[in-house]
Amino acid sequence: MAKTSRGPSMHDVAARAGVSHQTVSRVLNDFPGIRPETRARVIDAIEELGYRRNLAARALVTGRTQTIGMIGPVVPDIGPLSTLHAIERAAREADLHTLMTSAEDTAESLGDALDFLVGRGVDAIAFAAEREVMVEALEAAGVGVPVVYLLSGGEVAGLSASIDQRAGVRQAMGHLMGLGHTRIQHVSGPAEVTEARIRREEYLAVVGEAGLEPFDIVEGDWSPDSGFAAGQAIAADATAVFCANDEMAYGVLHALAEQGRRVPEDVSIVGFDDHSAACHTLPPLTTVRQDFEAVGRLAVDVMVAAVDGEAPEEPRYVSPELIVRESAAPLESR
Amino acid sequence: MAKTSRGPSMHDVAARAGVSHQTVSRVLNDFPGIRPETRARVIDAIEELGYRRNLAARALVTGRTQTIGMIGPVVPDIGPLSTLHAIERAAREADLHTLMTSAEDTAESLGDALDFLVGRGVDAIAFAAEREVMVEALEAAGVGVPVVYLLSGGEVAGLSASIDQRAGVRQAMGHLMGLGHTRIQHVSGPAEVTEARIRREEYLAVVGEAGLEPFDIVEGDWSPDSGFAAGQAIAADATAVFCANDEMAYGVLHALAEQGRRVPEDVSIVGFDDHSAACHTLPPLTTVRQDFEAVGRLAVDVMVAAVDGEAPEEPRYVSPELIVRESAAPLESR
DNA sequence: TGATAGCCTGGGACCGGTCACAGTCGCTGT
DNA sequence: ACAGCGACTGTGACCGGTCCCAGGCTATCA
Repeated sequence: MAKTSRGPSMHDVAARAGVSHQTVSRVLNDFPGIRPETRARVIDAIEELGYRRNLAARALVTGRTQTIGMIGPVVPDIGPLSTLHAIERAAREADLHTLMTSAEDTAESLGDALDFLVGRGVDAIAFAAEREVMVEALEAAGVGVPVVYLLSGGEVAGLSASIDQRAGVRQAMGHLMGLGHTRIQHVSGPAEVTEARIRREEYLAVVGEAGLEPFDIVEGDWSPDSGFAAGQAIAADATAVFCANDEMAYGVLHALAEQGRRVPEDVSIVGFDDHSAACHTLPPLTTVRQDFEAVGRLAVDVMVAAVDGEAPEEPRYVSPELIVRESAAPLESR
Repeated sequence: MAKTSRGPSMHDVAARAGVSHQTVSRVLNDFPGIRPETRARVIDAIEELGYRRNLAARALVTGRTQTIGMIGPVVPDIGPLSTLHAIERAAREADLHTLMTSAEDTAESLGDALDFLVGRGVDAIAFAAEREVMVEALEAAGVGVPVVYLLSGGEVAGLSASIDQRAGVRQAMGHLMGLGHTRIQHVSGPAEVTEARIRREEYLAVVGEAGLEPFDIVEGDWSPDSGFAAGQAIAADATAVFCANDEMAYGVLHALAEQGRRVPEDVSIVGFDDHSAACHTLPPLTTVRQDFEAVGRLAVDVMVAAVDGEAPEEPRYVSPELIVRESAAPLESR
């Protein structure tokens, strides 16, 4: 790539305004004790020249960047993406900037991402790690700045901000059981993904505690397509399905319809996420809402605190909320 | 925020390896003509110290950053987000890094975003501008680096990379007309959004050319909810609906079902996007696929070319593709 | 044996800001 | 009239890299 033509520098502005570069700096940083007239001259010069401060130079000398780094997954799942996007906005509120990069599920790719972020001098990092192995890899890499884990369910060492997954599962399962269901099957996310594992574990815990009938867990990959495949494997005697996310629930709905099983008359379904289309499926999907926006804000709070040295090591949670619609109905004797 | 503790610098590495900082720099940049033994010593020193190059310092002197900036919308729509994410990946392939920020629909917010990006010395900017007014605002701001517009449909001055919206609309409408429909209503996106405007214009053009029956256009905001509202306003004598995106189509499907109108027997529906859940609606949605991944790659190509000075000013398009499923059927006499 | 070339390495200026410090100026008090 | 003080502004070092250029060393050849 060619060299970017350099814009005007602080010295150019200073020359045009007939002051020193230091005075320009003071104006830029809102220092008190500048004669209004001088300030005006400087501002005019900035305007005329279209001057923009070079943040690289600034970061070089100050050693801090007011920037937080974000590492996202390579696949554009709406969940992680929304969370990252929410962080971006929360950061802006706090006058921080964000640097986004993505990493594959390899230590090497993660290393690249970290080099980039740390080399840029980010003050903290938000890591949307789907797979637990990546958390370990990051741990091993030993970066010098605070890292907040986003999708861990709070069940890893270190800083985290996430939805209380287990509570969400209990809301979903509790709703189904409250409707009289005892034969509840689970469509889970990929086994190696932390969130999927936690939801699955909690499902099993509830099944065990309540003495429900055990079913094989069907595993998908979060996509509607995998949900469709899972839907074809739903046991004939299951009366309810708890899906680990809404998008798989869409596929399950489709597969069930093809089998001629009616929802919710024959089978009740509960999803997870409250995806934007969840209220417009046929029938509208009962689900557990995850407030990604809140997680983003929480993550920024945690990062700011950590950078200031007050790092609360206990996990920080956002509570999920059950959204009752029409895809789950009371069990009727059939 | 506290000052980040400074890590080891190139001089520290040089001292430890018993060479000059210059030699360290050469090793880092893969310069030829370093004795293997020397190189090994330097690499060891880097390893031992956990040294990471300070990119701010590097950017300061080189004047280029190998980084492209991205400006996204504040609302996390899957379309723009996917495109931006695709750029991030395409950029990584090309050994570029990405700096993401978002801007609201105000000149001030855009100015902040630009200050950040340009101040960081990005070599080019990808702008996911939903609203045309923002394109003008950016034009007016006059940044010194190439800007590629993503969601413009290629119909703005300057560089762009986008889906050929008009072709997509003609595919959708052509499909419907081929099935015998002449009473086709349109559910559009927000009027001030470029893509929505283009799809709407092209819809009207097709209607005019083919001499179809005119219907009022119902406007939504891309969301399933707005699609639901739009669905309630579908004319009783319309036999087909062309929705400007899939998510609104979900809502329309829902609304139509509530009215007791069957899809596709009574009303045919075509969407736009090929959203991940589109193949699992009831019935599965016929739609126009947008390949965001390809747009991302294209955008990076355009940016690299522009930075190298070969800026092809004509718009670059990715062709959409009609995906035929079951929500649109031949018009039967009723 | 000494000059020349080629390989490898080091020295110093510089990028564009911020920081610490040192002026300059006008006004007051005695 | 002059020291003293506060308000305002300027000077130069420095952050951590890269670039240009100069130098030391070994190998080759006259």
